[in-house]
Amino acid sequence: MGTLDKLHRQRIQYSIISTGGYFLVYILNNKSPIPLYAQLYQQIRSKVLCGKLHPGTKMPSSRKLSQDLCISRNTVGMAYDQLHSEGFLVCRARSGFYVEDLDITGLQATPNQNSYEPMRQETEPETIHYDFTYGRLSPKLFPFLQWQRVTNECLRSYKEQMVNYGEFMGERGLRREMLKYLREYRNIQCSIDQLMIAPGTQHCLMLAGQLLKTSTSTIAIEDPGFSGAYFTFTNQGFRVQPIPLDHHGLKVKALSTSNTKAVYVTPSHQFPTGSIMSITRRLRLIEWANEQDAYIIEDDYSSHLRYDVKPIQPLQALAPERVIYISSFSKILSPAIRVAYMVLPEKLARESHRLTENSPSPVPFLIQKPLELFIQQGNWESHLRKITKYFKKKHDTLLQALNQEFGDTLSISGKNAGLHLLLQIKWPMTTEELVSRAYKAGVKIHPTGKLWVESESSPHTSILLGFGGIELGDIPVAVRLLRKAWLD
Amino acid sequence: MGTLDKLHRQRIQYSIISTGGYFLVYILNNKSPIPLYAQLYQQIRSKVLCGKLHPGTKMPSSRKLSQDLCISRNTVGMAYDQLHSEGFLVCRARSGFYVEDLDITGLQATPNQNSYEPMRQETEPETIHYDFTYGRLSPKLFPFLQWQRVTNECLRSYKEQMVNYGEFMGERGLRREMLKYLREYRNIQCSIDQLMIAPGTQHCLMLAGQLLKTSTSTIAIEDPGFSGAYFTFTNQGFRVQPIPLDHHGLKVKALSTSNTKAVYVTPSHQFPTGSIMSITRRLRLIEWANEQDAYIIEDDYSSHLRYDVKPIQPLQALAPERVIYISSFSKILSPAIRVAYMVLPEKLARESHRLTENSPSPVPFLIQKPLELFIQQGNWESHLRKITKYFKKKHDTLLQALNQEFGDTLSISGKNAGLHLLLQIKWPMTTEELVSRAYKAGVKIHPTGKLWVESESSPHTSILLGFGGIELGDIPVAVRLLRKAWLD
DNA sequence: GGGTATTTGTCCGTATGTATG
DNA sequence: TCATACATACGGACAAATACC
Repeated sequence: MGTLDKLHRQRIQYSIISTGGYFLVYILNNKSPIPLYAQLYQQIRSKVLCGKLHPGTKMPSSRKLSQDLCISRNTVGMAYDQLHSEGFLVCRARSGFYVEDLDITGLQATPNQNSYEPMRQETEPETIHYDFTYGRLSPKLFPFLQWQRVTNECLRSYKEQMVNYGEFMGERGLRREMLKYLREYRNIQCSIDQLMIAPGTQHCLMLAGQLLKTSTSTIAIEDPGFSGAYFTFTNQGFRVQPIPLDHHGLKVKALSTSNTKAVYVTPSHQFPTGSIMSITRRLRLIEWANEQDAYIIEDDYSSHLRYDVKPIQPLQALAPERVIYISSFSKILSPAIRVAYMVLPEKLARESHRLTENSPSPVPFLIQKPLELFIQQGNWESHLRKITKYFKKKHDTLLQALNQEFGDTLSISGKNAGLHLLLQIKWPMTTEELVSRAYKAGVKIHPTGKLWVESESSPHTSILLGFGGIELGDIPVAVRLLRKAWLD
Repeated sequence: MGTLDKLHRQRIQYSIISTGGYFLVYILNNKSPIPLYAQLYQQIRSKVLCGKLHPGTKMPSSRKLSQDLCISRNTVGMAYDQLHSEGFLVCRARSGFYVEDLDITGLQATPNQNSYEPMRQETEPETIHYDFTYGRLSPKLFPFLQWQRVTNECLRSYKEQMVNYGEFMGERGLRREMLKYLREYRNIQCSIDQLMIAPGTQHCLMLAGQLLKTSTSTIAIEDPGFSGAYFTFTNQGFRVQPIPLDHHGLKVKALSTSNTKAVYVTPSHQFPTGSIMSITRRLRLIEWANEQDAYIIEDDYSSHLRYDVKPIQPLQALAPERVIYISSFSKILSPAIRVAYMVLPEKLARESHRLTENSPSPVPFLIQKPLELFIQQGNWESHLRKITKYFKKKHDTLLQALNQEFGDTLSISGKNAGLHLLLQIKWPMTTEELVSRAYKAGVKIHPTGKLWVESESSPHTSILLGFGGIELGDIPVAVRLLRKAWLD
């Protein structure tokens, strides 16, 4: 019994303690990021769990153990306290701590033997990847520091709400902040009861589907379009009616001949063609909705990312009673925080309250409140400005690089807005080959095959280039690699 | 002595401290430009000067006061130091601080000149609320510190994943950790592809519904039972078939005569009656499922919270191919982080991959990864033990208090497990009156009206008492208040 | 068996390092 | 850089339990 050795230089202490006939070894390390009391706690716990410390054995007194381990009595006390509060030890006042009689049969040999292993063995790609996948965002653009600050503030100052079910449609405070933003930046007027927070665009679509189920069994979508909408609606049992596009957006005429009471559109920057719905087309779409008593689901996914002129007003601002407006923070802040939102016409809002009042909001408070603080403290506005500027640069650089490398062997659509461009390849090559050739050259791109539903095969092969995730400086190199992979 | 109320929203803490026979109120405001230690210093000083703190009285120790005021010990120490250096307090080494014997007779009644005045007169609740609402959790039980640590680690070390869409069924790392836990503690064996992360139990139920849609149009549920299941299934278009219970759980016989291929049950602690499904009943239920080629949806919401004997194995462990197992972190960690999970039979797992591969997981990475680290570093196990022990104490205290105050004027069901008890009131009084009387007395309870679906009106009025949110020490007082409100 | 010395958990103020703004 | 606030770690003081005379 006693200190075997003290390696003061490394400040590691090995100690052998005899307790109940056994010799037990404790290893404490001053330099470790894990506090001493936690190290001791973990080691005692694992010894109890694997049976090296039998039920009923008396633990050494805090004085004795502290002396043997060359640490403070209170430090031992902290470890004992925690073990006590978790039921590993029982305490007889002024007598000592004893190992609790707990049933460890059934537990595996060494569950969790104080393994603190950061072990981040991410599989690194061998070749440098330039990633044009759509939906990605450059890690440089996420405000890690601010987000850490607001998250910590949330954990510090809203403890009561951290342990309760929140509001059904989303935290009121967050919705208030978003209302201000929507009014100022997107010209959307609505009451707080019309605004709903959800964990993603698809979730919004699903809710929209539930609300429309009573009034229609068919939903029209853009063709080509966002496949997520297609799958969500078909999964809900809707018949999905694809409507063709031209470069002004959805062909409202074709919509009129179909017999449907709801349509899903992406007017601010059509996905994937990138066309921006013209004003006249917008007005005609609204006219159609009014005539048919139908609803328009407006997915404003790339919000006001417009690089040449000022953004057009959303449909919602023109016809608030006809439009279910959907947008999200995925594309501009991060897809990993999972916050989207929808603005409902008053009539549907009332219906949605009935639907959701029985289930809590699926968006964690620990995301909603930090986001509220983030907006409230002005971080969102500055982030938005910064990112718009940066995306414009990337957009311009990509466009220039494509023109330089490819000239008019391909045509580009979807300019001046959003987060992607669509390439029409003018030489004969399948999508698969384009993608796999690019991949071999170290460039990842997103095939658009899944996006077409039933339109006639487009005259040229299309490739979607998302520029949210690639670094600005990498763009010229990546485009050059593409040309080499495809044309050389 | 103790914290009266913490209005975290305004970040103002009112605390009443008893010292030397007086009750003293300290009001601290986090947001004030005046630092915490200065606010405390000013308030103590003014209390000394106006004689509310007599010479010679022992001040509360820095530990005690810091705990009551929910601030750091050092902050209290700083205030004491300043008061010491200015001669208001004397310090007996290793004993405590005492009020100095000053001559204050010359001082007039303007002692409050620099006492801190809360700027906002927030409406104080007149009555103290003791909250028996079901699903609440005491803020003391959430591991704020550890959660902050793992969240910060996530933001520091996983930047790449913070800006990307994650895996469809949930982060692989988290699922791996949970698999280990499920195997060791719940005897559930499954592959990682059978485990799915979702933002809540209801979300799991919805997914289960989607998977079962092809094989059945009716789902049986317990009556009385969890209303969320009822609403979720009916919203999806299922016909919902209520099945009566006895004190062994669901009546499998009644299930056999109904014509359904799916049943939703809460065998570990039936909601709301609290009955624990017996082993024989479990086996018969599985037999039924095998015969009918049906599925059992097992909601193991209160996991292994069992206070008398060892928890029974879940149904999933007995018939992995027949059971959709659902559980969550809501009840034991926090309902605000929104993480639930389900284990699917292999056949349904394959189907679910097809369903979900087109939409990203609705659970934020910033929740999933911290949770993974939390489990990996052993915090989950600690938390589980601590909380089980604490809940047992609360359960025992509540039971004893109820027996003492009410004797046999009410009967109690649902003992020895879970997070609630169900009271059967034997005197004539409606639920509404019981709830409103309790509310007037400052006790909030949860009416169970919504839980019955169509069973014959139960002989007695029922009241559900959830004890997750109420503080242990408040239980006897709250129960006494209930008796006074109901019987006096 | 009753007093006393010792051991025990517990409580006390304090010093140091660190994160935050 | 500096003030604030906090977690960690420390050794001394104390009273209850225990062991020993």
